[in-house]
Amino acid sequence: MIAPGIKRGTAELAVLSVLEDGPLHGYEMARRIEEQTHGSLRFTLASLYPLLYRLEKRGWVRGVWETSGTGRRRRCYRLTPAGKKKLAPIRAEWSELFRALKRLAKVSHA
Amino acid sequence: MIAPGIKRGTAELAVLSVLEDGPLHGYEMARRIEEQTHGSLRFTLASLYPLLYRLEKRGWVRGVWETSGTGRRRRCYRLTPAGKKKLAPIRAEWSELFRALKRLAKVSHA
DNA sequence: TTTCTATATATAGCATTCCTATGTATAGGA
DNA sequence: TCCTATACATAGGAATGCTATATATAGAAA
Repeated sequence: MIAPGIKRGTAELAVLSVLEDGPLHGYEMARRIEEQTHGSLRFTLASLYPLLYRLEKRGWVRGVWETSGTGRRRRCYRLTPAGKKKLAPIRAEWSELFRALKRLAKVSHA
Repeated sequence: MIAPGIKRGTAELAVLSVLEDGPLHGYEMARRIEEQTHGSLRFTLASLYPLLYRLEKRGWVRGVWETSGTGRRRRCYRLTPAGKKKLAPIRAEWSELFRALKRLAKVSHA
């Protein structure tokens, strides 16, 4: 697990990225982020829900209430066109950070 | 310039890294971080001074007051042996973050 | 000589992001 | 019936970096 101080700011990118492959609800997002990073990146639901509300307020994601066949109520989020457009510049900024830290601090990427 | 939300947590690594090449005072650290990242990473002195106090309290750096020939007083910081030992694991954690975001969010490192 | 810029450190107060702790509620298996 | 997994929600706090402000000296320009 990566320490909280270091992973700060990654949650937004992580959420937008997992939503790129299709709509998801919060609980499942957390599961996929952990799975796809082999446990390196892990977020509590208490972090993700407020983040999703912020992203929805900005118009980058949209959530709709769903009632599954079993009767369980959950909120399904999907990327909006505006959110899709934001992903490229956000990735570019992270790339720039990686390059900067490679030069400055000799952090390897391998 | 990388947005504040994304660069969070990088200041500690940046400071320890520039100090690896020799003792420096705060003002000069800020200048070198900006220079060596070609302006991608830039910190205000109001961020760096409290960070240096924290690092000193942890025993990772040690600062001594200097009075230059011209009479200017400034605090010169150097890495302690403990600080030197911390650099490798911190770099490893950043590397792990890079790998995780490459897999999860397709952030390139080139 | 005065004024402006660069150098240099310090702190108050704030925003953002993520945390732990807690609460609610349903589904399914032991 | 109880435990675990699923699913959402919020209160309260820690950490990090920001703007704004304050102090003070050196050197160049006017």
